Amino acid sequence: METVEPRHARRSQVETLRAAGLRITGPRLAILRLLQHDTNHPTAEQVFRRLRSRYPSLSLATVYNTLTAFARRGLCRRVPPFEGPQRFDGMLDPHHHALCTGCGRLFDVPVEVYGLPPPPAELGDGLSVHGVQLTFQVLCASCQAEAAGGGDRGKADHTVQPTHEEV
Amino acid sequence: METVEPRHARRSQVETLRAAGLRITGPRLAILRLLQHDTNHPTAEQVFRRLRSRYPSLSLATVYNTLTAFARRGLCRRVPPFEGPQRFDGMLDPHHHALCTGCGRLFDVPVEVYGLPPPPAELGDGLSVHGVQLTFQVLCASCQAEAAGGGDRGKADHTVQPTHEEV
DNA sequence: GTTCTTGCAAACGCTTTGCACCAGT
DNA sequence: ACTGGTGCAAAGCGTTTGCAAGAAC
Repeated sequence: METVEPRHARRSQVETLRAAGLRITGPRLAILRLLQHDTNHPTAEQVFRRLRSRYPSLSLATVYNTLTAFARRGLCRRVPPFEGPQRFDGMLDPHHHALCTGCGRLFDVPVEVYGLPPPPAELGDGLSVHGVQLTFQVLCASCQAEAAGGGDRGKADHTVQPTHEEV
Repeated sequence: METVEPRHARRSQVETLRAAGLRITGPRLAILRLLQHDTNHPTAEQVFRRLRSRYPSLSLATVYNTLTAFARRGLCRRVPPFEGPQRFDGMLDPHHHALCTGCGRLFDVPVEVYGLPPPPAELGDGLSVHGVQLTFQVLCASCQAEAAGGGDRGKADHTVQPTHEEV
């Protein structure tokens, strides 16, 4: 999918980097652009692979360094993995995640689909809240079909007890 | 803290293992017991270290294998880490987690403190929900004190955008 | 007796780091 | 000119795996 990017988009990326106090370099622009367009929550390796063709000199270490720098300054989020490598999310608007326990694919869930009550500022014992992460464990359509047809390969952990309760 | 364990507890552990289709062995009983008593969400390494004194022949690989077997059969939960090693939770009743982004400590949050509306069975695109994980990002009392006094060491990622929205 | 588990060591995957060179400011 | 980023290779950490000996069934 060859996305032609409007000029204003690139301009805003430059400004984003500058505002974060980061120098404007090829790798950073490329990675930032990819993160903003890729809704698949890529791993560092996937970012690397997808940029290597256009950017042959790019190194994996630079991808890691850059993603770490971005996460530290709020240009992207780390998505805590239930297993396997860390994944990165360039979508900064509030949203939840849905992880397919069959194939490992990670989906975005808009807050319109499931609204959370505002979290308390304090949880007791002096725990002050500054963020919330909600992840659904799901089975995606294709994995449901596979489970119904082929049968279980027994890879995944036992279905977790939901964290919720009908209160 | 030398917990003397009532006989019925050990008996129920044996039954738990048997019901899960696992053989009753020393390492498994010890690890299961530790998980049920430790509310600190230990890593595999911590489990290993805490059992090694009483169980000198225990190996780290066995701890990993056992924890994996437990998680697969629902005897414990894996807690997805925002960074660092995987952590394990023997508390199976529904509850949330609160991760201190300063020191990495992980706290349990009872559902009485923050109730979640029941999750939809379907999220759209054929995603069928079978679990939910909610994690608060918090600053614990001691890390708040440290931040107020000492100042930021700049270790952690930028405070994440909360996933919620006042809906 | 058969099957599963253990413990050791080695391999593995993911991520970070040290360092010399180069580019952005 | 100075500071910080890049790319490479190597090290690091956390976890899994192959295998022989032993324990549970």
